Amino acid sequence: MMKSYLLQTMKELALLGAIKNKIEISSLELSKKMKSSQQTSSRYLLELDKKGMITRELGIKKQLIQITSIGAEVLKEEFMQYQQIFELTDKIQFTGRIISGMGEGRYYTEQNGYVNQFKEKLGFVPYPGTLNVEIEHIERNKLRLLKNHNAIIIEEFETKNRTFGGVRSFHAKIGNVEGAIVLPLRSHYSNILEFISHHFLREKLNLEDGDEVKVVIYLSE
Amino acid sequence: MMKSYLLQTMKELALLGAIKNKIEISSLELSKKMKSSQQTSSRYLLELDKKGMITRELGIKKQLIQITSIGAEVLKEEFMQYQQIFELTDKIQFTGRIISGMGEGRYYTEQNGYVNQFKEKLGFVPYPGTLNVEIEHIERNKLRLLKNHNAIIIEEFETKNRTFGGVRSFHAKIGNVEGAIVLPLRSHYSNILEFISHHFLREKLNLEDGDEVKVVIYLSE
DNA sequence: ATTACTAGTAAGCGAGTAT
DNA sequence: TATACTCGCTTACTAGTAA
Repeated sequence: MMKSYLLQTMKELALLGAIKNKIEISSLELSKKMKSSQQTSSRYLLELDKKGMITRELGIKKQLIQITSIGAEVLKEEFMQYQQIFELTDKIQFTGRIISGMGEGRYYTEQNGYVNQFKEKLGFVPYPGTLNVEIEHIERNKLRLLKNHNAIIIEEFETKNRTFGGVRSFHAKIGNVEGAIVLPLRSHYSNILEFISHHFLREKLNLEDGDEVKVVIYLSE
Repeated sequence: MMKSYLLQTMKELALLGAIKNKIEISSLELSKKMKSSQQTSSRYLLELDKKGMITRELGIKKQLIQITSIGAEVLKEEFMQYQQIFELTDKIQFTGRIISGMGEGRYYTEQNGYVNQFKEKLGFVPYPGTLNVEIEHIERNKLRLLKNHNAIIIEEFETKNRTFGGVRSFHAKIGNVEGAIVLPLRSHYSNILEFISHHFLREKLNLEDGDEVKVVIYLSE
């Protein structure tokens, strides 16, 4: 993993155009940008060079520095994380593992009261059953983000026997398969995402219990 | 200035949604994200709290953390720098100081051969004279970025007395005043930007020699 | 001017552990 | 379970200076 001060150093170099061009910069000049000493900047550059993040041409006077494609990749990765924070707030990604439910998913997804609404509001008829994804504990925090967004509401309905509660729903994707996650209105936060799809996912994606999957949830319709 | 490891920590918190919500995270969980020890993460959180970057609610179990507006501002600033690197490559910003030229700017900007082209290609008739901005030495590196972009070419022309050389030109802005910078085709890199505008800038912006100005150069037309 | 080594000091780290 | 303290160890820092 990249040391944070080296990342900052590369960022400064990139701001001066070092991704596309060789830039001419002395360790003293860099140190002023970084608010450190000349020696420290010199050390940073040596470290970056050693890691293959930059190339250097040491002339008799100053050095010419350019960020390598490896270095640029690292910066790009960082940029994408900031985009995730400030721009791409229309989707949230979760990492989790497949687990078996208790079979009640199938019972619910076969109720006509739900099926008709899924078809109308989500655009597909679900394969019977839900695919349950247990998300990492720490990612439960991201679930809060879902609470603040307008979900696709599946209304409650009644049969002659009982009442089926309302469900909040979001379009979502596992692997490349489109579907939706369903969050029962009357329930507390859970660390399990219930995913429904027109397809039989365990077969289509060859999934078994314990497999790691990424779930992308779309917040805008 | 923000320590780089604290910035990284805030970024991780932000990725979990800590800008908009309180997130529930233990120092051990954070340490796994940061690839450090529980003790180090605990220390980071204490530092961030002390600096007013985050708020914490310590319950009997885990702590609830939210990034303050000050913290969010710091992250936003960082994001903008990455945008500068990867996205906003259609403009470049320079910082420099006003200096006096040798008066020859006036001579050139009054030549009809130039004036007509400025009017046609840049869209304004320049006030006689150029405003010279000496850029920080380190920023000369950014000038290289100009070289790779298509400039607005002001063609060379002849009068009965002499030949006037071609000029590369870019739309630009100082303060809020639109104008252009002109780069003589036959010259080496210089640390002086020559800015022309329809307005008399020294008066309009109340500029004197030595004043610091920001010049934004637009690379796309 | 530079870069970068050495050496002494300061800051950061994590194991152990108190609370 | 948590958080966060102490403390010994390691890493990072900068002044001085060689090349």
